[in-house]
Order: sequence, then C-alpha cells, then structure tokens
Amino acid sequence: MNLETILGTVVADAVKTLYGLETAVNQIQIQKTKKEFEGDLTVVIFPFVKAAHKSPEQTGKEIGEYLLQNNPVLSSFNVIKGFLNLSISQRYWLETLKDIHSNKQFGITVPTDQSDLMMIEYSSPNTNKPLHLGHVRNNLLGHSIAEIQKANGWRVVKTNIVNDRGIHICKSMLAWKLFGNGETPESSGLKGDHLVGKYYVVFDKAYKAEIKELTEKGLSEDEAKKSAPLILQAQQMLIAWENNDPEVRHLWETMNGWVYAGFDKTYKKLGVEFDKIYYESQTYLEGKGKVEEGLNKGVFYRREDGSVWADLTHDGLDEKLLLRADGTSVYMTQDIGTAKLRYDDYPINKMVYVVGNEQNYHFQVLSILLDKLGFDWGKSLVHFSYGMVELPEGKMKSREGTVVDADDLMDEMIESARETSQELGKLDNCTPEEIENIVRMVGLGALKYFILKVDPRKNMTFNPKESIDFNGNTGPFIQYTHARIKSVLRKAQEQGIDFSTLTDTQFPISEKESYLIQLITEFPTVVQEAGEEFSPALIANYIYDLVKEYNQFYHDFSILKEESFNLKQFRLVLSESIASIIKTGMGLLGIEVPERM
RNA sequence: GGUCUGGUAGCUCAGCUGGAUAGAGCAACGCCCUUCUAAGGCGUGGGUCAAGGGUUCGAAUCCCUUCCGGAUCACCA
Repeated sequence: MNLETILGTVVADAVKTLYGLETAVNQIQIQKTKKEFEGDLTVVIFPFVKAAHKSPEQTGKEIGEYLLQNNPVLSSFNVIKGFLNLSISQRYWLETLKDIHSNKQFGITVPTDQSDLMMIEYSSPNTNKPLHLGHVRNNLLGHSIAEIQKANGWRVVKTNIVNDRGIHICKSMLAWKLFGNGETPESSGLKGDHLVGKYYVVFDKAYKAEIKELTEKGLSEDEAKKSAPLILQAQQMLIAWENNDPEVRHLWETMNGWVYAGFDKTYKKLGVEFDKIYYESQTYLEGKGKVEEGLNKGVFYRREDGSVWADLTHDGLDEKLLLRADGTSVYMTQDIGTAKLRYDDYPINKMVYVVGNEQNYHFQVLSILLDKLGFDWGKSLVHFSYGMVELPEGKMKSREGTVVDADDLMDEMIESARETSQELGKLDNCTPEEIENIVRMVGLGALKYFILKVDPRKNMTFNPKESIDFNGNTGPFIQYTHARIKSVLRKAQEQGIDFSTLTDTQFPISEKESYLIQLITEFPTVVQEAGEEFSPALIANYIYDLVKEYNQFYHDFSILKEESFNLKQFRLVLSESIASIIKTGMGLLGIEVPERM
C-alpha cells in the first residue's frame, strides 16, 4: 500500500471523527507538495470546510493535529490557505529506501504461466518500400508497450502481419521486370528493401508519364488512370499471382525475400522483434467463411450484384463492404480472418493493434463486426491509435520522396553520437568495440527517446533540418546520468565501501534527498499507469524528472568525499537505486543505458 | 457535410480524473570544471493556455458556441 492511500485512510478517519462527514478514501485529494512550500504531501482541505463550519485554515489545522497524533509517519505539518502540507519523517523515507534497494523487481510485476495473455500487433509493413519514420514510431511504440505490459504482469505475444501481396507489390515487381535489367541487392549494393522501393518509385514515374500522355490525347484524368498500359499490366500480374502463375510467384518470392532481408536488418538495429509473424498472402482468404456465416445468421446482407455488406447505421456508422461482387475479400474481411486465426493459435485474453489514428474508423468497425459475429473478444479489442509523424511542411509522402528513411535516420543519429563523443573526448580510453557499442546506444537512445517522450495519441513534428538533440530533455541526458552514477559506484567499490544496504536509518538527510526517495516511490504507479493508458511517454517523462532532480543532487552534494559513513552509504544506496530505475525504466522504452559514456 | 481529434513561450513538448504564482527542453544572453564524468549545474528574458460564454469557493483542465488545423467517411491496404 502506498503512502497516499495510508494517509488518505487517516484523513477519512479524521474528517469523520471531527466533523461526522463520511468520505471515500479515493475522494480525498492528496498531491505532492509544490516545491515552494514546506512538506512532502498536501491534502486539499476545501471539500471539508462546509461540514466543518470553519475557515479552511482552521479546518486544516484540526485535521493536521489529528493526523499527527494518529500516524507516526508524519513529523510535522503546516497550513497555507486551504492546503494542509504534511512532512513525512526522515526515518520513514530511509526505511522505504532500504526496502526498495533490496527489491530487485521494484516496480515490476513479473508474469507467470497463469497470467493473462495479451497479443500485440505492430509494425505491419508493406513489402514494396523500406521503412520510414512513421514506421519507426509504430515499432518503437509497439515494442515499448509490450515491455510495459510485461512489467504489469501480462504474458505478451508480439505479432506482425506483413502485407506481402496486392496491387502495390505488383507495381514494384512489374517495374523491376520492365526496367530492372536483372538488378539485385548484390549487383547494386543496395539493401533489398531499398532496391524494391526504388522500383516502386520507378513504376509511379512511368505510370504518371503514361497518364500525362493519355490526357494529352484527350482522355479524362480518371480514364487515363484506369487505361494506362502499366496499371493494366500490374492488374494482370495480380491475377496471375492469385492463379499461382509460376513465373510471377517466383519473382514475388525473390523480391519479397530481398525485402525481408532488408527489414530484418532494420528491425535488428531498432531493437524490435516478434514472436509470431503472419503473412497476408496466407491469411487473406480467411474470413470469407466467417462472412458467409454472418450472412446465414442474417447479420450481413447481399446486394443484387452479389456483394456482401454490413449495415452499421444502427451503430451510428455507415454500411461497410465485406465481400466484393466477384467474391474476393477486402481489408476488413482479412482482418476478421486474421483475428480468428490468432485466437485459434493462442489463448488470447486481450488483443491490441498498434495502428495509426488514420484507421480509427476501421477498428471501430472491426470491433463491432467481430462482436456481431459472436466473438466475445470483439468488443474488448484495443486499437492503440497513435498520431502521425509530420514534417514542417505536412505529411510525409512516399511517392514524393519526402519520407525520412528509417535506416538513414538511424545511421545519422549514430554518426552524430560518434562526432559528439569525439569532440568531448569521452571515449578516448575505450576499445573500438566499446566505442561502437556506446555510440550506437547513444545515437539510437536519442532517436527513441525523442519519439517516445511525446504523447502517442498526438501527432508530432519532426524537422529533418534540425538534428535531434543530445542535451536537455533527451535520451543521452538520461544515459549520461546513469553512466555517471555507475562511475561513482565503481569508485566506491574500488575503495571497498559497503553499500549493499543501509546499516542505519536514523540520521538526518536533506530535503533534496528525501524528495528523491519520494520520487523513487512513485515508479510502480507510473509503470502501472503507463500500462493502463498505453503511454510510454509517462515513463519517459517520469525518468526525466527523476534524472533532473538527481543531477541537482549530484551537483550540490558530494558522495565519496562525505565524511559521515551513514551519509556516504546512504547516498550510494540512493544513487544505485536511481541508476537501477533508470535502467529498468529506459528498458521499458527499449532504450539501452551504457555503463560509461 | 457527418464522425473523430488537436490548438499551452520564437520552436518541440509536459501539465488536462478541477486546486496554491501554468512547467521543461531547445534557441538567446550571463555565470560555474585544482573537488565523484561540464552530454552537467545555476541564473535572466520569453505566456490574453486559439476566442467568447457557462458551471464552481477555485478552470489550461469540465460544458456550450465560434475560429483555425489534422484524420476519416474507397469494391486501396
């Protein structure tokens, strides 16, 4: 039970005893005391003044007296306006720190075999172009939220549904066939996904040229788009693919193979991975059966042309197509099928889709459809809907070449980390392997933190002209603090100082120090909230606050030169506890922290 | 047009389940390395919290209206 709850209970008692007012504990407002006032926690008194028939100051004083007498954890209080500021005894803080320091799993709930299972779908790339910054946000959020849910006691299965078929894939294939001259990743030196992406762009250019030619001949824009030879060929290729044409299938397998090899490298560098990968080419026919079933049950209906629809007007939505007139399936049909497959494969208690907010409508519909089809988990699926990454000029567009490439961006970040390290002379005593590792951690740390610190639901802006910072509220700032603490701890160890625990817990500490312990105690709540709200940003911002406070402490107090053994030991234990939270917390964001930098 | 969503410092963002004088970082300017890592610390300047109204002892936060962005409403995925 945390301190707020303990105090809340006593406050409720106080109000009842003093004024006869029944109050639920969770109705009592207890917040951290603002820095400019004395105290650790503050009770808001205004809600009780009516029952007390006294001034806020007088009421606060009476409640304060009661608390002081009935809870040994408190050392003093003061009342300012309607705010009762409580000071917690230093002994309590020291005992708390001692407990936390000895708890290797502090803030983390480890799942067991009996824990509920959460499946998290993320990444979900198309195999016709390389990953860009938008995908990076998706992957980082997906990976991080998986780590956070694990830390909240869930068994987690991370899954990826690869969109490996369709007309867009055929476009790249066709362009390669027509203009590629047999180019391969080996012959070109290009990463496979980039090579295929190149031909996607080639297709688009050639296609646009054909459209232009046709419109100049008098066709309308629409007609030109539909009758351009290239698009007709691509459509034929798709049909050939669906008919298992050996040549087309072979080309498809070859080019997708290149893309997967490229994706693997990108995923590995980003530090994300999957437990189970589904391929749309294997699942896209699933779901038709379910739609037929719904049709028979009368949940869906068939139009004269043979297409199948769901009428969602009673749910405040439109009508939705589920099968085309020719009987082929659409996106929604596939998602129904994929969902069914997954529930056949795993005992899923909760399904989470990490997909951009542009698909809010799709998932709203999917949830309703699954529910109508009788899946009891349909209603409870979670669409973890995140915002777009925008450039200062607006949206990124693949075809217009305004995308920020994932591989390029990671490489640039690592290179600027290298430059900064060299300028500062930080890594002069390290081996080349160590340097490589640190520079990678720092560069990627900066990128990941930059993305994860913002509220996932909101759109965010990325300006490629301004490099991502290494100072201030950044990943490297946090990593640096961790490295500094580790450095002090190494020195303490060399000097043979014992900081395995707190020998004594009865000596005075400063306000800054007790405040740091208070911050530490908030970590489990933050992890829990991050899980409930699906927000890695909560963890990022918490770690930043903790680290900022610690740096002030580090600047103002000396640790190893402190003469009092109790204080020296305490500061080491405090520092080690904070380093541990930094490491755990950053781990939940998928960010590594170096031992030195 | 319907639905959803956002508007906080020059820029990027916190704060939003109502509480004290709205916070950080970047950018600008100034100070601090003979002391545990200066990727650090301290300070200065910078705000009609889009606008107006309402509820309340109290509103950036809740409600309504308006203005300005973004997404979506495909027999694309």
